Amino acid sequence: MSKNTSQDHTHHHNHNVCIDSALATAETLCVEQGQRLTKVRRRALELIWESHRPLGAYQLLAKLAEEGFNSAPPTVYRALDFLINAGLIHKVESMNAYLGCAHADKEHKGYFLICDDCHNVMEFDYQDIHAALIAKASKQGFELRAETIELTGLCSSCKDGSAGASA
Amino acid sequence: MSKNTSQDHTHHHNHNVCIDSALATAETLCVEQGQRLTKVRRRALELIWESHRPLGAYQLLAKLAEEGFNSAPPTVYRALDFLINAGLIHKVESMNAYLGCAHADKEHKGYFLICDDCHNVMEFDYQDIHAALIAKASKQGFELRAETIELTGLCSSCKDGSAGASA
DNA sequence: TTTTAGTTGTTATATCATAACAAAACATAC
DNA sequence: GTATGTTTTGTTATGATATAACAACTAAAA
Repeated sequence: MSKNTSQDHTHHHNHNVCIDSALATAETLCVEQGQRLTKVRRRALELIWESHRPLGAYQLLAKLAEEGFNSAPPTVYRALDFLINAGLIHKVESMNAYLGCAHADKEHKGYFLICDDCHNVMEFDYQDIHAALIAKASKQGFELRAETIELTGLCSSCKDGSAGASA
Repeated sequence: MSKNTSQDHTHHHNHNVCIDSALATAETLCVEQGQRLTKVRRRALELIWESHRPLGAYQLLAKLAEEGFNSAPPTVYRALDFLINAGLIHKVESMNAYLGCAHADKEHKGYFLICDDCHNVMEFDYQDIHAALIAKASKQGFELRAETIELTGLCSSCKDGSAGASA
């Protein structure tokens, strides 16, 4: 279908490409780092990648349970912890939900644009802003370690009227 | 004691000034807007302002309960909702906790520096970053409405060794 | 004083997350 | 291949955060 760059998370794209590439990256990274991408972890990652909308821990748990996985909370939180530590997903703090990371292979922070209408979330590139934040922090003598940058509003698709809920 | 500008949230300042000025601003704003700063709401605001560390809803609830206020969760969440809507406090999403706003009288977003060590949080000024974010968002056709900007790390006091927990 | 809107009380429950310990699976060395 | 240690998963329980729904009360307006 349409182009599918890392910035193209619109309503109209071949989402299988996102999933496949995320899974391929995950495999590679885990092998490189001697980490085990077990069944639950792998399936959790796939389920999170089923859309560009963040998935809640208990939504994920329900999906895993349907498929016969153990359905107690620790199962899903362990999988989430693993995936976050491996850099394969991000937690969206303002939603208490989890999102596949499209740049797992690059060291980066998650900066997000969150649509209030369709709830799709896309990561955006941020080097200049990141630099400005570091400068601002250090001007106050503050040593920056982590950043939570989550912007909400209306994505272009939703602004144009097509209230949506696609991948 | 020391100076007390809006940027001076170090360990050494006369915190009563912060509280008094926050309360005075709150009174004024509520009157202007025809809002009622009732007893619980007022006391909740004072308790949140007891430090520059964000306060959890249930911590606040406990303090209110000690003082004879009703001790069911809706009490505190209602007060928090009111204070947030009035612009008198912010929610720190990454901590699920609530912080007094030192600029309630100015239309603004909350951009925070959160110390991992002493847990003090200070708001910082952001006009240039805000502008950059708007530009970045609109380049993607995204219409920005709200921003969650929460930076964690080490504040200057804690970096200098004096692990701390003052107001 | 009646009405109305806003606020608070109360009970119940939804939602998000972790502690603690037992059992199983896996990797490695022998 | 079996003993050993490590990692992962199962299980039970509980902690932490937040809201729904409806009743009672209170202040302000008509």
